[in-house]
Amino acid sequence: MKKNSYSEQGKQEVECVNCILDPMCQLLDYAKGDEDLPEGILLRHRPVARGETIYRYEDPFRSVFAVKSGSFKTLIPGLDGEEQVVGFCLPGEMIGAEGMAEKLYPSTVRALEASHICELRIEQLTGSGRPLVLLQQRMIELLGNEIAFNRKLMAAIMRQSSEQRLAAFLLNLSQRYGARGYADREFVLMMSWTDIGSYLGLASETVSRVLSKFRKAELLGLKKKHVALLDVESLNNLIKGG
Amino acid sequence: MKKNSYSEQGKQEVECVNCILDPMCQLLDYAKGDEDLPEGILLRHRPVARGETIYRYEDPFRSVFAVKSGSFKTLIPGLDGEEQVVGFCLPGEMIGAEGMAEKLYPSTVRALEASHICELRIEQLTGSGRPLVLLQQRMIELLGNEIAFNRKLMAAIMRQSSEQRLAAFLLNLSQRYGARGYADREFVLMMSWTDIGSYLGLASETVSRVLSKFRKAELLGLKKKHVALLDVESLNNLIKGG
DNA sequence: CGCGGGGTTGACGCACATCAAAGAGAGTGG
DNA sequence: CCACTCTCTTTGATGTGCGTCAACCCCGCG
Repeated sequence: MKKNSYSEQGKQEVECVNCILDPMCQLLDYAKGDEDLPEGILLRHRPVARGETIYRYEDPFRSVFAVKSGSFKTLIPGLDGEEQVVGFCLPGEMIGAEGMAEKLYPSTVRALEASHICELRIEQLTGSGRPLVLLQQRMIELLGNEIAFNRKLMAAIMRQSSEQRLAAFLLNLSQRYGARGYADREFVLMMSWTDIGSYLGLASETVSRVLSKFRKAELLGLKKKHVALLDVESLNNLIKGG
Repeated sequence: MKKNSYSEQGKQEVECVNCILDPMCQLLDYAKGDEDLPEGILLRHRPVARGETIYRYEDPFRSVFAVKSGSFKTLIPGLDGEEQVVGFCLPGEMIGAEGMAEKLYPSTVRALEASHICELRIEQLTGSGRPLVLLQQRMIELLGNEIAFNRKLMAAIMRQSSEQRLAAFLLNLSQRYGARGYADREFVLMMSWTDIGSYLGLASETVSRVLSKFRKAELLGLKKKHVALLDVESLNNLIKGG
């Protein structure tokens, strides 16, 4: 499989076959013209500018999105009013499905760079045709995965030192890039250190210090925002050796 | 609505009307005999002993459960081998849906006290009848809610001081008890301080100290494991006041 | 009765937040 | 094209919240 080099990241679109919504797209293509299926619910390739907001906290739910290229951050208004980063979305991943429950989006999603998304309009998934059932099943799986994923990452992060958090974070990104057909040892951190800090519960200064330390220890290469994981073994040991 | 006193907590079953799986139960009752619906998928009122495990990490997925009475903790094996608490389940709440995706349970669930559960066997939700569609929709909503809930709580907990974490934790429990028709100012913390600490990322000694501090400040009454929230206002201010 | 798990309380040290100041780009306007 | 600003990053100095260790108490259970 062709790997996109990190220098193309954000331009090179994820292959459909590597997109998490692909099974849904295929279902929809296949079921085109089915009487139970409303028309025009799948919109491909909408471009999104850097800093643009896909939806805001408490906007009415309309669609689920897939990231085709670029990256996003998910924010919720913290209890003290400040916005807080609760997740990042990479190419091939899904955005917005948590809003389906309450018909309101529970978070804000903002582009970290110029990006592309696919939009799946499913305000009301109320038909009863077979394609819809399969679509729903797929959705259930995706949501279940999301929960399990969040739990793991949170548990990993909560008790750990700053170094362990950063290591876990980087390895997590690596794994996700790899899963979608991108290079898994070299990528660009499009988010600011402050965003990472907010996500991991660290000060941005700490993020900077730890990354520098990793670089000096030659665990990773770091030029501006380009990272190269040099010693995945050691990073893994860092985490395990709690 | 009748409120169960905290002294009965763990014995008094949650009213079905307050159970999160009730919509599903009703659907299943209603659809009884439907040709698309397998028989015997709903098992009511299984008792569970204190310390008993409902399912283990990586067990094959079979069922989704509702807590009818009592309480549970959700664990995942930490990266260092130690088990880590990632959640608690109260009466009326759902257990195990995250396993649906991968057909494996991603966590272990253990009873904190003698409890009762309802079991919903849905190993394969593959029919296409109308009841199944509604069931699936309901499931999607529940999962979406779970994600939003986890994100909020985690975001609240991550950046906060030990006092803020405990306050957020207690208020969260209060809210959840209230939502299910239980008293929301008095309840019993069936889990150990160590469990709470594991969940919140604190040492058990810190949990003890902070709770004592709250008691001295008359924010709450605390006798053994019985808590009474005396000054919800101040607890809320604690959280908001960054 | 003795044992063991859980809770309380105190002393100590370190990891990380906070404050501060300066550099490095990226975008903007003259 | 250069000066200006603004945001992000880096690095150092300082303080403190909470983890860790240790001793002791309480209570339930065999």
